[in-house]
Amino acid sequence: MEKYQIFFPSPPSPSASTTLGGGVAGSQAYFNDNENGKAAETGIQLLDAKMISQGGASGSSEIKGKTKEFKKHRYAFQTRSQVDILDDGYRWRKYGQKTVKNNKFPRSYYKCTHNGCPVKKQVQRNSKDEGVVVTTYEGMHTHSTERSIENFEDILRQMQTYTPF
DNA sequence: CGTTTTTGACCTGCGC
DNA sequence: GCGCAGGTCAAAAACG
Repeated sequence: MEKYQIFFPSPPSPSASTTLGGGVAGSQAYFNDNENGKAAETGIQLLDAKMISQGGASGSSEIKGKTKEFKKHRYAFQTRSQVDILDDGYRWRKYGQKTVKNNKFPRSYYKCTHNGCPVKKQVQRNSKDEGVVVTTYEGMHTHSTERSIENFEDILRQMQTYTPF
């Protein structure tokens, strides 16, 4: 089973610009890739918590006029891999795919299939480097990992330490 | 047969 | 207000 390397960035700075493909430095970790056993390098970028006003997406009018503001922690994984589906131990259901303007590759939207788990994730492939896959996680899992991916949980724990919630 | 993927439509925020 | 860009829904197909 091969492993792919993950480069950790420094703790999120408030002025962290989303420079994809930029120099990421910091600690490192190793992940196991279960699929084809492809070796890949992964850089992690922590996006600072964003204030997102909650609004009803569809016609379901539950919350009207209420400007609920949540601090959503988002962090992006930058993986150098040929496969864009990285098994991180969770089960994801794809619920959308959209092509973004500057990228020739479409962006996929996934959601954790666990009951009541609001974690979303979007996978985007960098058009500049075809081998680079940007996986942006949003939210935090309220349940433990099904699989025994200890490394990943360890890293998640570290990131949760960074983002106050 | 149950679950996931696919895919176009729909909704929303933002800039002009 | 309108149009664009991005995010989500939902129905049907595909998959095991």
